[in-house]
Amino acid sequence: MPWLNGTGPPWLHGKFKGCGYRLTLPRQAILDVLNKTTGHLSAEDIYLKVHKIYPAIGLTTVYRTLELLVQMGMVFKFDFGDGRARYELSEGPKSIGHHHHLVCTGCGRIIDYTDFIDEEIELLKKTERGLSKKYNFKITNHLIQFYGICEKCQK
Amino acid sequence: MPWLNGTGPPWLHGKFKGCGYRLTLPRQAILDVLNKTTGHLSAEDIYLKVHKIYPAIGLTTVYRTLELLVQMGMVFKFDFGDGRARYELSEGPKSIGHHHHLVCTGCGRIIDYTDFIDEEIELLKKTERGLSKKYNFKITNHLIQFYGICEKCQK
DNA sequence: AATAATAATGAAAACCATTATCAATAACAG
DNA sequence: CTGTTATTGATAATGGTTTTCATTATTATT
Repeated sequence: MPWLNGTGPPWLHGKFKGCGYRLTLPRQAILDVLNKTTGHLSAEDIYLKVHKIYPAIGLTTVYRTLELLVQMGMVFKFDFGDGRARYELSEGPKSIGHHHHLVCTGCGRIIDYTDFIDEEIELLKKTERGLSKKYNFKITNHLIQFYGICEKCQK
Repeated sequence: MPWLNGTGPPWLHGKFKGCGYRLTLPRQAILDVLNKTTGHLSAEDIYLKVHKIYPAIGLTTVYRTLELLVQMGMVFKFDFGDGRARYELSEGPKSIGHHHHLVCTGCGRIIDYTDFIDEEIELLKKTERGLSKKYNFKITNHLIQFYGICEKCQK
Protein backbone atom coordinates (compact mmCIF):
# COMPACT_ATOMS: atom_id res chain seq x y z
CA MET A 1 0.00 0.00 0.00
CA PRO A 2 2.25 2.73 -1.24
CA TRP A 3 -0.02 5.67 -0.66
CA LEU A 4 1.14 7.72 2.20
CA ASN A 5 3.31 10.20 0.46
CA GLY A 6 0.66 11.19 -2.00
CA THR A 7 -2.89 12.08 -1.51
CA GLY A 8 -3.88 8.58 -0.54
CA PRO A 9 -6.15 6.23 -2.36
CA PRO A 10 -8.96 7.99 -4.14
CA TRP A 11 -11.71 5.94 -2.53
CA LEU A 12 -10.57 7.06 0.87
CA HIS A 13 -10.69 10.65 -0.22
CA GLY A 14 -14.17 10.05 -1.48
CA LYS A 15 -15.25 8.39 1.74
CA PHE A 16 -14.13 11.38 3.77
CA LYS A 17 -15.45 13.91 1.33
CA GLY A 18 -18.77 12.18 1.27
CA CYS A 19 -19.08 12.78 4.99
CA GLY A 20 -17.99 16.37 4.67
CA TYR A 21 -14.52 15.72 6.00
CA ARG A 22 -11.03 16.12 4.62
CA LEU A 23 -8.43 13.42 4.27
CA THR A 24 -5.40 15.10 5.75
CA LEU A 25 -1.91 13.84 6.38
CA PRO A 26 -2.41 13.24 10.11
CA ARG A 27 -5.51 11.22 9.34
CA GLN A 28 -3.69 9.18 6.74
CA ALA A 29 -0.83 8.58 9.12
CA ILE A 30 -3.18 7.37 11.83
CA LEU A 31 -5.03 5.09 9.43
CA ASP A 32 -1.69 3.81 8.25
CA VAL A 33 -0.67 2.84 11.76
CA LEU A 34 -3.98 1.08 12.27
CA ASN A 35 -3.44 -0.75 9.01
CA LYS A 36 0.09 -1.80 9.81
CA THR A 37 -0.49 -2.87 13.38
CA THR A 38 -2.54 -5.73 14.55
CA GLY A 39 -3.80 -5.66 18.08
CA HIS A 40 -5.70 -3.52 20.51
CA LEU A 41 -4.09 -0.12 20.45
CA SER A 42 -4.76 2.64 22.89
CA ALA A 43 -4.82 6.26 21.77
CA GLU A 44 -1.39 6.73 23.24
CA ASP A 45 -0.02 3.63 21.51
CA ILE A 46 -1.15 5.09 18.23
CA TYR A 47 0.19 8.50 19.12
CA LEU A 48 3.63 7.10 19.86
CA LYS A 49 3.78 5.18 16.61
CA VAL A 50 2.59 8.13 14.57
CA HIS A 51 4.92 10.40 16.45
CA LYS A 52 7.97 8.46 15.32
CA ILE A 53 7.28 9.31 11.71
CA TYR A 54 5.53 12.64 12.11
CA PRO A 55 6.66 14.27 15.35
CA ALA A 56 4.45 17.25 14.63
CA ILE A 57 1.24 15.30 15.05
CA GLY A 58 -0.13 15.71 18.53
CA LEU A 59 -2.08 13.50 20.89
CA THR A 60 -5.14 15.69 20.60
CA THR A 61 -5.34 15.06 16.89
CA VAL A 62 -5.06 11.35 17.48
CA TYR A 63 -8.03 11.42 19.82
CA ARG A 64 -10.02 13.58 17.46
CA THR A 65 -9.24 11.44 14.46
CA LEU A 66 -10.08 8.23 16.26
CA GLU A 67 -13.41 9.64 17.32
CA LEU A 68 -14.05 10.60 13.73
CA LEU A 69 -13.12 7.19 12.42
CA VAL A 70 -15.33 5.50 14.97
CA GLN A 71 -18.19 7.74 13.97
CA MET A 72 -17.56 6.93 10.32
CA GLY A 73 -17.63 3.25 11.15
CA MET A 74 -14.07 2.61 10.02
CA VAL A 75 -12.76 1.92 13.49
CA PHE A 76 -14.20 0.05 16.41
CA LYS A 77 -13.66 1.23 19.96
CA PHE A 78 -13.33 -1.31 22.73
CA ASP A 79 -13.26 -1.12 26.47
CA PHE A 80 -11.55 -3.90 28.34
CA GLY A 81 -11.91 -2.29 31.72
CA ASP A 82 -8.36 -1.11 32.21
CA GLY A 83 -9.22 2.56 32.07
CA ARG A 84 -8.19 3.26 28.52
CA ALA A 85 -10.07 2.75 25.29
CA ARG A 86 -8.71 0.48 22.58
CA TYR A 87 -9.08 0.97 18.88
CA GLU A 88 -9.11 -1.42 15.99
CA LEU A 89 -9.76 -1.13 12.28
CA SER A 90 -13.18 -2.59 11.65
CA GLU A 91 -12.16 -3.76 8.19
CA GLY A 92 -9.19 -3.57 5.89
CA PRO A 93 -5.95 -5.28 4.85
CA LYS A 94 -4.34 -6.07 8.17
CA SER A 95 -7.52 -6.38 10.08
CA ILE A 96 -7.92 -9.95 11.21
CA GLY A 97 -11.51 -9.64 10.29
CA HIS A 98 -14.33 -9.72 12.76
CA HIS A 99 -13.46 -11.45 15.98
CA HIS A 100 -14.52 -11.80 19.57
CA HIS A 101 -12.54 -11.57 22.77
CA LEU A 102 -11.55 -13.55 25.79
CA VAL A 103 -10.69 -11.13 28.58
CA CYS A 104 -8.65 -12.37 31.52
CA THR A 105 -9.86 -10.70 34.69
CA GLY A 106 -6.65 -11.72 36.37
CA CYS A 107 -3.98 -10.10 34.26
CA GLY A 108 -6.00 -8.24 31.66
CA ARG A 109 -4.73 -10.31 28.77
CA ILE A 110 -6.91 -10.27 25.69
CA ILE A 111 -7.24 -13.26 23.41
CA ASP A 112 -8.83 -12.83 20.02
CA TYR A 113 -10.71 -15.70 18.56
CA THR A 114 -12.13 -16.00 15.12
CA ASP A 115 -12.80 -19.68 14.98
CA PHE A 116 -16.51 -19.20 15.27
CA ILE A 117 -18.72 -22.14 15.07
CA ASP A 118 -21.02 -21.92 12.09
CA GLU A 119 -23.91 -22.02 14.46
CA GLU A 120 -22.57 -18.98 16.22
CA ILE A 121 -22.78 -16.84 13.12
CA GLU A 122 -26.10 -18.34 12.22
CA LEU A 123 -27.59 -17.53 15.59
CA LEU A 124 -26.13 -14.04 15.63
CA LYS A 125 -27.75 -13.24 12.33
CA LYS A 126 -31.00 -14.68 13.51
CA THR A 127 -30.85 -12.76 16.75
CA GLU A 128 -30.05 -9.55 14.95
CA ARG A 129 -32.98 -9.99 12.64
CA GLY A 130 -35.30 -10.67 15.52
CA LEU A 131 -34.10 -7.77 17.62
CA SER A 132 -34.15 -5.36 14.69
CA LYS A 133 -37.73 -6.21 14.02
CA LYS A 134 -38.99 -6.25 17.58
CA TYR A 135 -37.32 -3.06 18.75
CA ASN A 136 -37.10 -1.35 15.39
CA PHE A 137 -33.40 -1.07 16.02
CA LYS A 138 -30.95 -0.83 13.14
CA ILE A 139 -28.05 -3.01 14.23
CA THR A 140 -24.66 -2.07 12.82
CA ASN A 141 -22.29 -4.02 14.99
CA HIS A 142 -21.94 -6.29 17.96
CA LEU A 143 -19.58 -6.96 20.78
CA ILE A 144 -19.02 -10.33 22.35
CA GLN A 145 -16.60 -10.88 25.17
CA PHE A 146 -16.03 -13.76 27.51
CA TYR A 147 -14.52 -13.00 30.89
CA GLY A 148 -12.52 -15.43 32.91
CA ILE A 149 -9.11 -16.60 34.01
CA CYS A 150 -6.42 -17.33 31.46
CA GLU A 151 -4.02 -20.24 31.48
CA LYS A 152 -1.18 -18.39 33.18
CA CYS A 153 -3.36 -16.92 35.91
CA GLN A 154 -4.79 -20.29 36.86
CA LYS A 155 -1.49 -21.47 38.25
CA MET B 1 -37.26 -7.77 52.13
CA PRO B 2 -37.41 -6.25 55.59
CA TRP B 3 -33.78 -6.54 56.54
CA LEU B 4 -32.02 -3.29 56.50
CA ASN B 5 -32.43 -2.23 60.07
CA GLY B 6 -30.93 -5.38 61.45
CA THR B 7 -27.88 -7.21 60.55
CA GLY B 8 -29.24 -8.32 57.23
CA PRO B 9 -30.04 -11.81 56.10
CA PRO B 10 -27.71 -14.39 57.59
CA TRP B 11 -26.71 -15.87 54.25
CA LEU B 12 -25.38 -12.49 53.17
CA HIS B 13 -23.34 -12.27 56.32
CA GLY B 14 -21.98 -15.68 55.56
CA LYS B 15 -21.18 -14.79 52.01
CA PHE B 16 -19.12 -11.83 53.10
CA LYS B 17 -17.55 -13.61 56.01
CA GLY B 18 -16.57 -16.47 53.79
CA CYS B 19 -14.55 -14.06 51.70
CA GLY B 20 -12.99 -12.45 54.74
CA TYR B 21 -15.14 -9.33 54.54
CA ARG B 22 -17.66 -7.73 56.86
CA LEU B 23 -21.24 -6.93 56.05
CA THR B 24 -21.46 -3.35 57.20
CA LEU B 25 -24.31 -0.89 57.06
CA PRO B 26 -22.94 1.02 54.05
CA ARG B 27 -22.60 -2.22 52.16
CA GLN B 28 -26.12 -3.27 53.06
CA ALA B 29 -27.45 0.11 52.02
CA ILE B 30 -25.72 -0.09 48.65
CA LEU B 31 -26.95 -3.61 48.06
CA ASP B 32 -30.41 -2.45 49.03
CA VAL B 33 -30.36 0.28 46.41
CA LEU B 34 -29.21 -2.20 43.78
CA ASN B 35 -32.02 -4.51 44.83
CA LYS B 36 -34.69 -1.85 44.73
CA THR B 37 -33.65 -0.24 41.49
CA THR B 38 -33.77 -1.76 38.09
CA GLY B 39 -31.57 -0.26 35.43
CA HIS B 40 -28.02 0.65 34.74
CA LEU B 41 -26.81 2.74 37.63
CA SER B 42 -23.60 4.69 37.71
CA ALA B 43 -21.59 4.97 40.90
CA GLU B 44 -22.94 8.46 41.39
CA ASP B 45 -26.52 7.37 40.83
CA ILE B 46 -26.07 4.85 43.59
CA TYR B 47 -24.32 7.35 45.80
CA LEU B 48 -27.19 9.83 45.48
CA LYS B 49 -29.81 7.24 46.32
CA VAL B 50 -27.86 5.92 49.27
CA HIS B 51 -27.11 9.44 50.38
CA LYS B 52 -30.80 10.27 50.77
CA ILE B 53 -31.16 7.64 53.47
CA TYR B 54 -27.66 7.66 54.92
CA PRO B 55 -26.05 11.05 54.31
CA ALA B 56 -22.95 9.90 56.11
CA ILE B 57 -22.02 7.39 53.44
CA GLY B 58 -19.51 8.86 51.03
CA LEU B 59 -18.85 8.40 47.35
CA THR B 60 -15.54 6.72 48.03
CA THR B 61 -17.25 3.98 49.95
CA VAL B 62 -19.69 3.46 47.11
CA TYR B 63 -16.84 2.96 44.67
CA ARG B 64 -15.04 0.67 47.05
CA THR B 65 -18.10 -1.39 47.77
CA LEU B 66 -19.00 -1.73 44.12
CA GLU B 67 -15.53 -2.93 43.34
CA LEU B 68 -15.87 -5.46 46.13
CA LEU B 69 -19.24 -6.67 44.92
CA VAL B 70 -17.95 -7.01 41.38
CA GLN B 71 -15.02 -9.00 42.65
CA MET B 72 -17.36 -11.20 44.68
CA GLY B 73 -19.41 -11.77 41.58
CA MET B 74 -22.57 -10.23 43.03
CA VAL B 75 -22.54 -7.24 40.71
CA PHE B 76 -21.71 -6.87 37.07
CA LYS B 77 -19.93 -3.80 35.75
CA PHE B 78 -20.78 -2.50 32.31
CA ASP B 79 -19.32 0.07 30.02
CA PHE B 80 -21.59 1.64 27.46
CA GLY B 81 -19.05 4.14 26.23
CA ASP B 82 -20.34 7.27 27.92
CA GLY B 83 -17.37 7.63 30.20
CA ARG B 84 -18.88 6.21 33.35
CA ALA B 85 -19.24 2.63 34.47
CA ARG B 86 -22.65 1.13 35.13
CA TYR B 87 -23.46 -1.45 37.76
CA GLU B 88 -26.13 -4.08 37.98
CA LEU B 89 -26.94 -6.87 40.38
CA SER B 90 -25.95 -10.09 38.69
CA GLU B 91 -28.71 -11.97 40.47
CA GLY B 92 -31.35 -11.37 43.07
CA PRO B 93 -34.96 -10.26 43.61
CA LYS B 94 -35.21 -7.20 41.37
CA SER B 95 -32.67 -8.34 38.90
CA ILE B 96 -34.35 -9.11 35.62
CA GLY B 97 -32.09 -12.06 35.35
CA HIS B 98 -29.33 -12.36 32.87
CA HIS B 99 -29.84 -10.22 29.82
CA HIS B 100 -28.03 -8.63 26.93
CA HIS B 101 -28.04 -5.10 25.61
CA LEU B 102 -28.89 -3.02 22.59
CA VAL B 103 -26.84 0.17 22.68
CA CYS B 104 -27.94 3.11 20.56
CA THR B 105 -24.90 4.90 19.20
CA GLY B 106 -27.08 7.90 18.45
CA CYS B 107 -28.49 8.82 21.85
CA GLY B 108 -26.85 6.29 24.14
CA ARG B 109 -30.11 4.62 25.07
CA ILE B 110 -29.80 1.11 26.41
CA ILE B 111 -32.40 -1.55 25.77
CA ASP B 112 -32.32 -4.76 27.77
CA TYR B 113 -33.52 -7.87 26.05
CA THR B 114 -34.05 -11.37 27.26
CA ASP B 115 -35.98 -12.68 24.29
CA PHE B 116 -33.56 -14.90 22.51
CA ILE B 117 -31.76 -15.90 25.61
CA ASP B 118 -32.78 -19.54 25.59
CA GLU B 119 -31.30 -20.30 22.24
CA GLU B 120 -28.38 -18.03 22.89
CA ILE B 121 -27.61 -19.61 26.21
CA GLU B 122 -27.54 -22.99 24.59
CA LEU B 123 -25.02 -21.89 22.03
CA LEU B 124 -23.08 -19.80 24.50
CA LYS B 125 -22.55 -22.82 26.69
CA LYS B 126 -21.33 -24.73 23.72
CA THR B 127 -19.03 -21.93 22.66
CA GLU B 128 -17.74 -21.52 26.17
CA ARG B 129 -16.93 -25.19 26.40
CA GLY B 130 -15.05 -25.02 23.13
CA LEU B 131 -13.11 -21.92 24.04
CA SER B 132 -12.32 -23.13 27.53
CA LYS B 133 -10.82 -26.25 26.12
CA LYS B 134 -8.91 -24.68 23.27
CA TYR B 135 -7.41 -21.78 25.20
CA ASN B 136 -7.45 -23.37 28.64
CA PHE B 137 -9.45 -20.38 29.78
CA LYS B 138 -11.82 -20.61 32.73
CA ILE B 139 -14.85 -18.59 31.64
CA THR B 140 -16.88 -16.99 34.39
CA ASN B 141 -19.03 -14.51 32.54
CA HIS B 142 -19.83 -12.98 29.21
CA LEU B 143 -20.93 -9.72 27.68
CA ILE B 144 -23.05 -9.38 24.59
CA GLN B 145 -24.03 -6.05 23.15
CA PHE B 146 -25.51 -5.03 19.84
CA TYR B 147 -24.80 -1.54 18.61
CA GLY B 148 -26.99 0.43 16.28
CA ILE B 149 -29.58 3.14 15.92
CA CYS B 150 -32.74 3.08 17.97
CA GLU B 151 -36.24 3.83 16.78
CA LYS B 152 -36.24 7.47 17.84
CA CYS B 153 -32.85 8.23 16.33
CA GLN B 154 -33.81 6.82 12.94
CA LYS B 155 -36.25 9.64 12.30
C1' DA C 1 -3.33 32.39 -9.36
C1' DA C 2 -5.27 35.08 -5.58
C1' DT C 3 -8.46 35.24 -2.02
C1' DA C 4 -12.15 34.24 0.94
C1' DA C 5 -14.43 30.69 3.69
C1' DT C 6 -14.10 26.79 6.31
C1' DA C 7 -12.10 22.72 8.40
C1' DA C 8 -8.20 20.83 10.91
C1' DT C 9 -4.37 21.20 13.95
C1' DG C 10 -1.48 21.48 18.28
C1' DA C 11 -0.25 23.21 22.95
C1' DA C 12 -2.00 23.99 27.02
C1' DA C 13 -5.62 24.12 30.22
C1' DA C 14 -9.77 22.15 31.88
C1' DC C 15 -12.62 18.12 32.89
C1' DC C 16 -14.19 14.49 35.50
C1' DA C 17 -14.66 9.68 36.81
C1' DT C 18 -12.02 6.95 39.55
C1' DT C 19 -8.12 5.88 43.08
C1' DA C 20 -4.83 6.54 46.68
C1' DT C 21 -3.82 8.56 51.23
C1' DC C 22 -4.43 8.66 56.01
C1' DA C 23 -6.29 9.50 60.35
C1' DA C 24 -10.57 8.17 62.72
C1' DT C 25 -14.02 4.74 63.54
C1' DA C 26 -16.54 0.35 63.64
C1' DA C 27 -16.72 -4.72 63.83
C1' DC C 28 -15.12 -8.94 65.44
C1' DA C 29 -12.35 -12.52 68.29
C1' DG C 30 -10.82 -13.90 72.58
C1' DC D 1 -13.76 -5.35 77.80
C1' DT D 2 -9.71 -5.01 75.00
C1' DG D 3 -6.71 -5.62 71.32
C1' DT D 4 -6.61 -6.46 66.41
C1' DT D 5 -8.02 -5.73 61.96
C1' DA D 6 -11.20 -4.12 58.50
C1' DT D 7 -13.81 -0.20 57.03
C1' DT D 8 -14.88 4.41 56.41
C1' DG D 9 -14.96 9.33 54.70
C1' DA D 10 -12.72 13.80 53.45
C1' DT D 11 -9.36 15.29 50.73
C1' DA D 12 -5.93 15.19 47.40
C1' DA D 13 -4.01 13.06 43.53
C1' DT D 14 -4.26 10.51 39.17
C1' DG D 15 -4.71 10.04 34.40
C1' DG D 16 -7.27 9.39 30.25
C1' DT D 17 -9.99 12.26 27.47
C1' DT D 18 -12.06 16.96 25.97
C1' DT D 19 -12.18 21.97 25.45
C1' DT D 20 -10.34 26.13 24.22
C1' DC D 21 -8.35 29.14 21.09
C1' DA D 22 -5.10 31.07 18.13
C1' DT D 23 -2.66 29.30 14.01
C1' DT D 24 -2.33 26.72 9.86
C1' DA D 25 -3.85 23.88 5.99
C1' DT D 26 -7.40 22.76 2.61
C1' DT D 27 -11.07 23.63 -0.47
C1' DA D 28 -14.20 26.67 -3.06
C1' DT D 29 -14.72 31.07 -5.40
C1' DT D 30 -13.37 34.99 -7.95
